[in-house]
Amino acid sequence: MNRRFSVQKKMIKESLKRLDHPTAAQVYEEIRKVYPQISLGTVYRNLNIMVEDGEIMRLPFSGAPDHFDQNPEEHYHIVCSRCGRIFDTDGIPHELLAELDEAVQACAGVEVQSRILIFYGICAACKKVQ
Amino acid sequence: MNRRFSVQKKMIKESLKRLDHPTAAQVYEEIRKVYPQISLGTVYRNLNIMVEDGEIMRLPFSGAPDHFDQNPEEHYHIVCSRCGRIFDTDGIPHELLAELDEAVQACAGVEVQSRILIFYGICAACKKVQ
DNA sequence: GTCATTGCAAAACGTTTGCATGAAT
DNA sequence: ATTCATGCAAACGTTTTGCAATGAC
Repeated sequence: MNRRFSVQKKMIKESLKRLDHPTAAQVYEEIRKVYPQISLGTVYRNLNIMVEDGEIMRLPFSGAPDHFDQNPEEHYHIVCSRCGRIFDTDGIPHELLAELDEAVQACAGVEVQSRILIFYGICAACKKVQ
Repeated sequence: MNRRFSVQKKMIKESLKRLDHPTAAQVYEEIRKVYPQISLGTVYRNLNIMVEDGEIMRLPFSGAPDHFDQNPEEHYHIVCSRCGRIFDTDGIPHELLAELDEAVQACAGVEVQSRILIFYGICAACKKVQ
């Protein structure tokens, strides 16, 4: 299963960097403007491959479509519960996460390997509008 | 929109206590054994109502169906990445969560109102089997 | 030439909804 | 009598998949 080059995949990766935590559909719509023959299936297939290969990160949400993050490094997110915008929270102290993992292990007796942490709040822009 | 009694809802709530963090489909299958005419739509409708009323908790997962927790109190979960079993992590110190919220706010400039924290690891039983 | 990747359309999946019937108040 | 809840089936939105054609190596 050797990976081969494809323009589509390249465009998807570039789109991911340009857009801010987009969904597959948003990537699809963006690329369609300049490359109308691309298919949504191709977008999904490539996003899955890139997640699998550790090139990008998937941000799953309840009910809503997944979003994708061009930054695969471990970091977490806070979502504005009013406008839905997603903000990065890189810079959470590592010791704090380690403490949290320890607390979880103490509660449940299972060693933490990874985590999905999604925070919700109202962003500055939405707060201003009231 | 006054809520009325229904046997179905009662059965769903009891099933939720008996089963361990089940999905809607699992609740449906369990009830069907003793009450075959129940419909999946009714199960979903009632689960949504109970979540809305703060009687139970919804546990959303990426791609997979939602699970439901009969305990509506704030607590989090660790999922066995091998067998999928869900363990409660009640007892995470409140100060630790407060520290985490603070760190998130410091990173992203958004005040945390709520959070979805899902941890992954391999449970004791699965570790034994290798 | 081999076989990974594409576009397309259909299917799969979890979930919600419209509607006529039935049950709770 | 009112109107909320049910069962059923159809619809929904997201994602995956089967397949023949195309393109990378």
